[in-house]
Amino acid sequence: MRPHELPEIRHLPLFRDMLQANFEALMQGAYAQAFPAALELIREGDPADFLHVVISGTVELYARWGGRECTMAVIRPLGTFILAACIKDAPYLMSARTLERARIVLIPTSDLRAIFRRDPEFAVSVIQELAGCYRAVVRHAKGLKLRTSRERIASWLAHRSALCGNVASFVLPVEKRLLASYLGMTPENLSRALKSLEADGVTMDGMRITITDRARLHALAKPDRLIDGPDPAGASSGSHPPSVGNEG
Amino acid sequence: MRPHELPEIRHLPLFRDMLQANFEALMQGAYAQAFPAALELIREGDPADFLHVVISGTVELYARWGGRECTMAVIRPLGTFILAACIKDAPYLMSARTLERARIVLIPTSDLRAIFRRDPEFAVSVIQELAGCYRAVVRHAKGLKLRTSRERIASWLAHRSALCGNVASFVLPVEKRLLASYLGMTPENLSRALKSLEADGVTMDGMRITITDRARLHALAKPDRLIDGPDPAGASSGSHPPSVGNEG
DNA sequence: GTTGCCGCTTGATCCGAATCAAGCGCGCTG
DNA sequence: CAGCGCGCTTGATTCGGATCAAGCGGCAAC
Repeated sequence: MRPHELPEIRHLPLFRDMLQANFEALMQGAYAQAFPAALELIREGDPADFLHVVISGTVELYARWGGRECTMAVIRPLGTFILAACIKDAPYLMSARTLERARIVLIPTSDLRAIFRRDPEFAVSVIQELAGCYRAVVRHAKGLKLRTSRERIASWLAHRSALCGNVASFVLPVEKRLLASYLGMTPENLSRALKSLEADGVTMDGMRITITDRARLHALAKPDRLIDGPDPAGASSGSHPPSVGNEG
Repeated sequence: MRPHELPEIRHLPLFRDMLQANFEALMQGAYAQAFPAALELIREGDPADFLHVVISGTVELYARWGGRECTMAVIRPLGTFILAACIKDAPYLMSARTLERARIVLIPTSDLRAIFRRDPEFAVSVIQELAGCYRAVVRHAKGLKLRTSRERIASWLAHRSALCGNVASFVLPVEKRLLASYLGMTPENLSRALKSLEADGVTMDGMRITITDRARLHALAKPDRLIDGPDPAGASSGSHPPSVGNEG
């Protein structure tokens, strides 16, 4: 592991409050590894061997069933994923693949489980992290059940714009087909719906989105903090801006 | 609170490992209350004041947005709900209402948060509980995104039959309109789809479901432990059989 | 017993979104 | 620079599911 990486990890909400000795013990068994783009890191159903920390690059969490596949979340630096499976010592529910070249730190689950049992501060951090992940997925499920495709797109755009500081124009952080999958629709449908949103205050040029009429967009999106977040920035959930969805 | 209730709560996975003194402290501020049917217990968006424990009766967790509404989970005795909101001291993401007369114990969140910080065993139980809830919602979301309505019904029926000990015939534990909402469809569609499942090995008479051809049902449902569960019965998640979905 | 309500079913129709099928444009590779 | 692959768009069509609208049947209140 590189010298600058350790302090970065240490600074994550998940690790920042634990005892130094325990952090060191945890990192003892951990190692960093570089992966090429489009590589499958985790296959759902496999036993949870490692907690993953994304140091650089981007990782997609997705799920498969029958022939179908869908994106569940995108993890960016510095973020962790599949904490819950590690803690329950249960099979991964989601697969993971790199979207681009990525550097990832792998922490053995056995160490993890041993240490949160004897470091109460770390246990509290794990609790906060898990509660945040839980609420993120609940939000995602609410969006899927309560909103139509157009509404999901509109509110995602509104939310994304807010994340960037209420800018009127921004560039999509991921491929459209991935965004479509995350939002629960086909690429074709996303494409059409995006164009149809011109009537609701959004224009598009390639990957660049421009909000021409925020009021009209909001009228359609009806943004709701109980779906779109965020949680009032509490003690948790990291500094990294979640770009597509972060429920790892 | 009644004399027999305290030991029952104490026996829940969430509370069974904590120190007796801390359990008593927690119960000090708690109180039980009886609610009539169809009463709104929690309105989403409100601050999380109490962790709820269902002693008897049934509680529905649901979400609202715009004019619409959908069922997210059903909690039966002895089960807890909205742990995550309590822990994050954040607004509830879901509303809750009684489906029938219910008796519920309310535990102040301030006590809860104070105690898991000083009782490591309790913290571990909270971790296990949250991880379980997280995985339950991930499963639910996977089902919504990867399966069609008919497939969701088929796999719910298969799962339900398995829960009852692989019986061929059982009675629906909830109203059909609620089941429809939980499965992400309209009552009309559930009704039609159920009838159409006759071709796939399921017949229905009122609330009674009979599986006439398990093989054919499974061919449609393609049951998957990564969606339908369960987690290999680990240290968590209680003894109570979740009937519709339990992600509280 | 009668009445009215509510949940369920059934039918007809409409709409949103998936699917199927080309074509386009950009970037990579040879 | 040419060729090709891949992601995106666009169009035509199909299909699943929602919506609208009645009618049925059980159950509770009066």
